[in-house]
Amino acid sequence: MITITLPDGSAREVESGTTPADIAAAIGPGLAKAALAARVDGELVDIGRPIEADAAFALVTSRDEKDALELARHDYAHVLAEAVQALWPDTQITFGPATDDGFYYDFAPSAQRGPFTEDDLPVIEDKMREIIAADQPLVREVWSRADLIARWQAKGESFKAEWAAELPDNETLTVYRSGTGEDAWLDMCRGPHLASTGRLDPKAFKLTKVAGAYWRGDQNNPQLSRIYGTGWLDKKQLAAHLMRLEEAAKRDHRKIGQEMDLFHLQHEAQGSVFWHPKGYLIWRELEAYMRRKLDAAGYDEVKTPQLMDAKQWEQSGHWGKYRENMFVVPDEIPHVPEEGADDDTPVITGDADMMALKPMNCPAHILIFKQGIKSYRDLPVRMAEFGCCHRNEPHGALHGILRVRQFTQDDAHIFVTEDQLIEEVRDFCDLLDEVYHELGFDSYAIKLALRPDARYGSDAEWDRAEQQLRDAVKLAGRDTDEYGWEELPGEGAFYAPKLEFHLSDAIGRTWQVGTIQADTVLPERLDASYVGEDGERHRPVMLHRAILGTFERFIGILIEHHAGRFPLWLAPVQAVVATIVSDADDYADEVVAKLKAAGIRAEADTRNEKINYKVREHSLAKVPNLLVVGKREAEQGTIALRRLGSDEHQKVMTLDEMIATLRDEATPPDRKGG
RNA sequence: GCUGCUGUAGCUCAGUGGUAGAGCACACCCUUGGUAAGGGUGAGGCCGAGAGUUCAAUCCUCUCCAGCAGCACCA
Repeated sequence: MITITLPDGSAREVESGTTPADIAAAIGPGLAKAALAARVDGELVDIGRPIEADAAFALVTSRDEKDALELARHDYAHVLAEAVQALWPDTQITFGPATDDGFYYDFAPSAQRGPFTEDDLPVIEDKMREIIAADQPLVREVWSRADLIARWQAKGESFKAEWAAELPDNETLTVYRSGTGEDAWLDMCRGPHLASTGRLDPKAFKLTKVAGAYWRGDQNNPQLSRIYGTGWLDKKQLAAHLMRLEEAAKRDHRKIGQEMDLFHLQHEAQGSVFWHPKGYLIWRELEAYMRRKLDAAGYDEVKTPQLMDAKQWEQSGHWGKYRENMFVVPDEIPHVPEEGADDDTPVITGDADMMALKPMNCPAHILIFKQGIKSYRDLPVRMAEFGCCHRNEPHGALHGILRVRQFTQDDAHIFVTEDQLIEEVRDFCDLLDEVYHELGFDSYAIKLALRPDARYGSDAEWDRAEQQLRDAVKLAGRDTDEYGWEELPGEGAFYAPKLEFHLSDAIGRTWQVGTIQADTVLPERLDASYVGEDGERHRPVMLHRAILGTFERFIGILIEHHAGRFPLWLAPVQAVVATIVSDADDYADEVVAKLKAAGIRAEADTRNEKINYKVREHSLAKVPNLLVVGKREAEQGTIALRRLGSDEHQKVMTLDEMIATLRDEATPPDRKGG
């Protein structure tokens, strides 16, 4: 007999080998039906898995939504793989986990079959529903490594065989059998799974897309064909999820950017943004705001060259570790043939020295730091630049204005002594926190990206830098779950570990924006030094840091976060004065002039259109304030204020009242109050 | 860069092996209308680029370019 302890603290004596299903049945038939799996000493296990020793025990039902979803999604992936092999037996299976909203499975289709396409999805879905309807039992079996490898090799499953051979020795190798008899379908899987395929809701999943994905996530490995699905406990959850996707699509910054005439992209300058007047207004407001914040925090702003000689990049190390991301330009006057002449001299010979567009601002900032001799009394030096950088990103990486090849960072480098480092990082964390909150973001996560394989600097330097960043976050009190604190091995920059700040937007997606990196490598490579109290030269540590990250990405996130309905201080057009009759046109112009004089961005709409039409159009254009003027208003010197998204009826008020209201709201957050 | 899909008017999208259509937007005319689309007329397209198959290609095939979704990479 063994003792199991239930969540309420009560204990039960049961036979060794009793399964969670047995225990559920003993408690009651309702629970037996509802039980999906169990937690034994915290570990999620199959409902049919025998318990062999004393343990803390809890049944998992659909009320334990997180566990239940995880189980269901894992099962959907399993059923997907079975369906695909039923349809195309030559397809090799690899693996398929649950994701945040569903599941995927990676396949290696036969050469004849080729990768899956979207047209295959409905066919596969039908087969999946058949498997669910057949309510096949899913049974866990423990296999020996040799048997497992032999089985996969016999089936021609080379990926599975490779995987089975490489699983660690201490791992119990398990297989799940779907169905019974000779034609049962097997997959190697850690589990757990639901008791049978019939536990899945055939109406609560949907295959969503196909994509290529590398075997084991490595670009050098063969590419597999991945099928994605979304899976839920019931069809209501699925419908809600599809609704959320639609919502997200409506917020897409590319769509809103076009609708609101903020910017455009075109292939002659792919990856670089054409900012239209309205989009650039947002940029200018944001930049002015950041400049005020940095001024107040003791930063000095600089501006550095766009092009520098390759030798400089060699010395900084970018040429060695970052060159494939750089735009390289020959330092040579291009050849221009005489008009009409038969001249096949190439435009560029390529023999000249190379220059490169800067991918980062850091080397140039060190070069400024190195001008003159710095004393320890000068530190910390906080050097800021709204620096425009170019990075030669792979084409497939480009995405709207969130991932571009030309971007402007709210960059700064802080040169500190070892003693100043931790507090300086702490202060940065505080500044960043303030900025995010003022810009309307309530939550963000902090990650520590540790040393990558391709790096400069000694292990001792990396040890110290990583530990200092850890300590600083702790000092700032942000190494907690609230901030999603975690460490990411191998994700650091080639010269330094970095703290990454990931913003959560209004619909829960996250974006890396801010960063701070503690770098001893570049000061060394570029020979930056200061004279210490002892009269000797010392190396400063260089903190690379950004809060917004880049204006391009940050504005993209702002657009999606606010769905285009910016807070008034950032809204490109803050008010439109719309006339009802043309007799009010002069008055409308007068109102606009007064608004502009009060610093409010306003336009008049005196077109020959009905007021209904104007209201609709400006509402769709997300203009925050519509000031309606007709004969009445023109005579009385008032306006009728209609606020976007407000349920209140319009309010008629005098010009002065209206200006007082708007001016207050249009004040940037750092200028409000005290 | 890799896999799949897509590319027709400024935008959103129909369509056909015999060189094109809608709605919105735009221009002009009528209308001066009180809170989410008033009416009429008109202009606008090398059907992404190149090659091939064909009597004939926007449509079929191939190559390239770009966009989209992933992957890999990343602010």
